[in-house]
Amino acid sequence: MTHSEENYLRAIYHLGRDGDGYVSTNAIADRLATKPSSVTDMVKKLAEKGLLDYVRYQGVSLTESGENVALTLIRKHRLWEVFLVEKLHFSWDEVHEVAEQLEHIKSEKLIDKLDALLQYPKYDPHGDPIPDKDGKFERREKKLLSEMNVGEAGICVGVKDSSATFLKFLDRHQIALGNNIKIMEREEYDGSLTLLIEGREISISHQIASNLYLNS
Amino acid sequence: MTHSEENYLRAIYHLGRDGDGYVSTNAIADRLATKPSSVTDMVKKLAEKGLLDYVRYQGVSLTESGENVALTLIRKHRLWEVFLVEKLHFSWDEVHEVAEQLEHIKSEKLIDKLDALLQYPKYDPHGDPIPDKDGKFERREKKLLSEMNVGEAGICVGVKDSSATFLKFLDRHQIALGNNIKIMEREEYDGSLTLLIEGREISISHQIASNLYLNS
DNA sequence: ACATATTTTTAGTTTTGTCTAAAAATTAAT
DNA sequence: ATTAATTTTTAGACAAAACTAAAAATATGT
Ligand SMILES: [Mn+2]
Ligand SMILES: [Mn+2]
Ligand SMILES: [Mn+2]
Ligand SMILES: [Mn+2]
Repeated sequence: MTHSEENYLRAIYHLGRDGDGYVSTNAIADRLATKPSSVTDMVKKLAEKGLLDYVRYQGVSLTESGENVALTLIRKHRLWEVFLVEKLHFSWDEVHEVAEQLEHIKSEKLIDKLDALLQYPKYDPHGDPIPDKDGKFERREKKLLSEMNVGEAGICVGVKDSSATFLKFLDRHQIALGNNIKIMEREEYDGSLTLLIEGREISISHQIASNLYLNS
Repeated sequence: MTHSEENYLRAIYHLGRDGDGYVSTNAIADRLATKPSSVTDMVKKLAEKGLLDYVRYQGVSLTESGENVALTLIRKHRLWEVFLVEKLHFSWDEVHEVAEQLEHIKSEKLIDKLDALLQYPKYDPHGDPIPDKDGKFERREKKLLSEMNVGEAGICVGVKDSSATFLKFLDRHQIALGNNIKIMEREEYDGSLTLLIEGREISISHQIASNLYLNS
């Protein structure tokens, strides 16, 4: 399994999550910043290896073994992100890039030991669940802040957009996972919200609210 | 800098250490388990990039910038080996293989933080020195056990052969870095030695003795 | 339904790193 | 000093992963 093959499988897994299962060539190309023609080539190879089902002009969907590879990669990625934050004191906006490299290291023992060192974390620094050795993970109940009503409250458990820009914005405004958030007001004109976060009152745009998850 | 380029530079650095500086095509090919023709190609490319000097039919030697790349790679390799042993409780015979992968991760911050987490170690699990950020490292005085005289003693500070087979042999015979070793007898017939290691008396072959370093 | 637009695939290159087989240079032996 | 052996380089090929440009299939709009 090459780095590139692994990256394709991970991309397809993520794209399949919020679609009907079949993923298009163009969607994969966009996600991986490559050309559709390159995707066609790679997808043929992965189908050949039994990692995905491919129907010409239609799209691909992971087989069970393809999904296993993807989940293992995601497990490694997220464990490394936890390591970088917890043990090396990286900030949550810096870890993704490095984890993209570390996730490809091949050593089952390494991951098991890392998991133990970190005391078997269930979530990564962005609130995303970490699959266990069998690819199983908690599918935590959560909803977008933008879809909640005035008066409701909850704990911030994840971000939808985990780009460095957005994460740094949250840092600047002292919004972090684990914070208690209550919706005080909704401005009908632009959908912006006034929140009470850990005692502080703060106003955020609809854009921000639609990228924050609270538990439910 | 690709993984492959880095591996060539590291190999050339190590081969240059115990030679006169110029390293032959065949020696590199042996070390990297490739063919001489492949080495010629790669060596031309590295010369092009100013990382080594190459004279046809003669050999190569690293330039200063090539040596810097090699030393950075060695620094990363050895720091990861310390991490694997100290933090993840790998045994010293298991770390090399994984470190060969980890050494290629590109992130200066990662290495600095790792260095700090490990409290700036000066030696790796096999007793080899770890270069600092500027490529400087302590060149510790040491000598092969096989070249010492009866009656002399010292502390075991390194191994010459760091193959898993040899390291496991040392484990089985409870010989470890830091042990106090005194030479009690030398058998003239085969050069084997009787040692006093941390109170225990043990006999080892010449082969073993010529792969153990004591301080001096 | 038919023309147009979009998506996807094919065909043909490129780059990187490897290989084999053969030629050239260097080194060793008689 | 030739000849023979070894080392090193060249020439040509291949697999992986990407690209561009053009063709084919599918989807859309009137
Ligand atoms: Mn990530
Ligand atoms: Mn994450
Ligand atoms: Mn090593
Ligand atoms: Mn080592």
